[in-house]
Amino acid sequence: MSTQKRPSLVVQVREGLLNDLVAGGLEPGAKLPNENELAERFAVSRATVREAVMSLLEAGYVARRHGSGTYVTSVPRTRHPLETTLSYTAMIRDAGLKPSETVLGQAAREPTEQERSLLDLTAGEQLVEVERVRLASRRPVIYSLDRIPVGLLGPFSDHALDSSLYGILDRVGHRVARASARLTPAVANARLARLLAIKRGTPLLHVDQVDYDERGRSVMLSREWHVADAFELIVNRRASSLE
Amino acid sequence: MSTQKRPSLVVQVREGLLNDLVAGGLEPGAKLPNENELAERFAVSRATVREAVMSLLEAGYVARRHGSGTYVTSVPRTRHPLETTLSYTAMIRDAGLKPSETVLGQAAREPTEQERSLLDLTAGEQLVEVERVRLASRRPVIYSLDRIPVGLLGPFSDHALDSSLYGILDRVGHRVARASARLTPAVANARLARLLAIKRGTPLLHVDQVDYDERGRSVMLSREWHVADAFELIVNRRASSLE
DNA sequence: GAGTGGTCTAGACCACCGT
DNA sequence: CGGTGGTCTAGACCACTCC
Repeated sequence: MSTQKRPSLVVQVREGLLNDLVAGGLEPGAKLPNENELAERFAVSRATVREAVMSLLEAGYVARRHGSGTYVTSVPRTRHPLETTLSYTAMIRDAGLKPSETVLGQAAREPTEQERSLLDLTAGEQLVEVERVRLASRRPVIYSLDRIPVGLLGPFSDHALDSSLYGILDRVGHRVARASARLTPAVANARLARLLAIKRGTPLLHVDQVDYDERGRSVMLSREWHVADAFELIVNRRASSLE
Repeated sequence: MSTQKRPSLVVQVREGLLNDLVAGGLEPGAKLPNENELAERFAVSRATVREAVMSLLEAGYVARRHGSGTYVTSVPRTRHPLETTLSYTAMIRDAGLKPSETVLGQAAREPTEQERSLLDLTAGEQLVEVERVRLASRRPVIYSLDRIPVGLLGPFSDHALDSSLYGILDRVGHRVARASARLTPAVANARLARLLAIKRGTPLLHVDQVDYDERGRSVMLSREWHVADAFELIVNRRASSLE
């Protein structure tokens, strides 16, 4: 029995336009039909067309020129850029590799002062720390340390956290919706070198991250060390719209 | 004589709401008035309110809960995150430091095959390469190599490119609107160590970037090496909306 | 069931581009 | 000048949350 929800008109129009771009072979620089024509073609209002085009605009597929038209850009698309993708599984799969992971350890402990503050922990509340290595086609690519407040895990708090942490957080009503990541370079020390099967001194990308659920509440802290050449970390940047 | 354009109603509403959040002392978790009330208060339509709230949503200031309300999040804001900021000058200033730069060299040369392809260069077209060191309060923090097609520079093609390259591109009608950056870790070799006044082997963050103008045309290639602890590189990540 | 945000419409008028 | 995207409205109805 299918519980499919009808996709919104905006989504339908976007998919239709995307199909034109990809399958329809619209070359970079090509001009899209104007908004009224698109509205007519998809049998929706112009506002709906505009919202669909707006999402293509944000994703970099098209560029609008006031008074002139909407054009296909030549920007190469990244399927899973860092700013709109939380899942490394998706990124690894993108690179044509097979994602997997190994849990190295899991333990409850007292938070540090910083962790208590970042996770809004009440006095005495502990957190669960999970230590993992992510692999891409058997090759170690990320070493990570994740910390989640015990109180958030509910029935999972004494389970082995050996499946997707995002999946578990989702199931306990704290689906991760956004995250703030701080990027710094690092080099592998002896331990990281061993865990990631690389040489000591190999450059690594360190990601220090706070994850927030849909309510804007911090639910997980992560520290990750990425091997450089396994899969690409791409950030699509844009000029600020807020100033 | 002032040529100020009236900010759009959407911007006015957003500024008004932002003011409530910051000056008005709305605590994290606080509930905003509903959309009809806001529409009335700002004397605009609900659609306009929604668009204003949407931009706050994207910036992480508030979270919407269908059927419940719109709430202030506790997400700490980064003023200039990587994904919405192209200017390192702004980031350095954010960190309370004084940005400056030194041009080390500038020369026209033939592009490599890859550069020709990325910049859509016609046969025989040269590019100008600018080698710079950016400083934060006199301390070297970024070494960069930027390449721009000679043909784009127009009257500036034989000038010294010693001011903001983005500013120059803007003046010749190719304002940079977006960029795609690839992040990798690196370590300082002898040359980078000397230029950045650090030790050999110091971890660096390498950014390999293509800049696009508003028409979606690639206008500049950059390779940058960032010293880790000078200012923070923050990426605000979110769950993908496109799948 | 009352209240909230989510979707969508039809139409108006404005601002900018290009010929 | 005609054609395009940019802004904005007033209102309708739907979907979800929470009491």
